[in-house]
Amino acid sequence: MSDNEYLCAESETVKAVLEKMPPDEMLYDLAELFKIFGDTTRVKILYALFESELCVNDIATLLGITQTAASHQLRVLKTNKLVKARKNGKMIFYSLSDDHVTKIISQGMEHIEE
Amino acid sequence: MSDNEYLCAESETVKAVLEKMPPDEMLYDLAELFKIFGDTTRVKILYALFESELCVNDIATLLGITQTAASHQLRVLKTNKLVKARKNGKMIFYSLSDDHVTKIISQGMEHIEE
DNA sequence: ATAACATATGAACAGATAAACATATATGCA
DNA sequence: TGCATATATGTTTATCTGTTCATATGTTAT
Repeated sequence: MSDNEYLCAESETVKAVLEKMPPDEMLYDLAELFKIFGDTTRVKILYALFESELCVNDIATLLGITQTAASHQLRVLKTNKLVKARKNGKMIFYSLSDDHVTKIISQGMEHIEE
Repeated sequence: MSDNEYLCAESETVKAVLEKMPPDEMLYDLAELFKIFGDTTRVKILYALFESELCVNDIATLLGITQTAASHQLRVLKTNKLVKARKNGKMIFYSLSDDHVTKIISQGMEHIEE
């Protein structure tokens, strides 16, 4: 049939799947996105922001972490456009940047609750 | 008003958010779930399985990784109930265990495509 | 029984990463 | 201007994680 180097399955299937695979770069970006949700601190922050915008210190207090830790994670979230920041005097209020975040987390929750 | 240790925001807000937060364990599990999607190899495997069930060697070939690497990641996916395995002689065919996987990935993709 | 194939497992190594600590920037107030 | 507050940044460290290599298990055919 063909000159496969292995024999375990039909090359037709492999070929068909290969054609439908999105480009590597897209899959890489997708993994990077999920990686951001893959940390307890960040998930907690996002979940907290479901309810209302919050300043850094509130987030830190809420989660029982240091201000530094909160700031570092907020930076990650902001860099990846999952949260946006609003400045008000000394304080910076963070909020979810769009409802995709909510949807993704909700979908994940559904999978957990079983 | 109250005896906050910090002064940047109203404790009312923090209190309200705190009450609506899911238990820590649930948020931990949620992060653990997303962590699994947060790896290029695993995302590729899952995406490949969108199309059809595949044996280990096919997956390895498809992604251009070693059989060992594929096996290790499939173990992670199986342990976390994201894929299931079907044995057929020498071969083991893996497939998605439920459509939550598809939904979660699709939701992620939507966020990427912007 | 033995050889070839398909997959799994265990250990070791390298790269990634989250938290902690110290410090810097910036804003508001006396 | 000087001081306290709010947040950010840089660096180091400890931990985690994915891959590789070597090897083991299990299956089929001759």
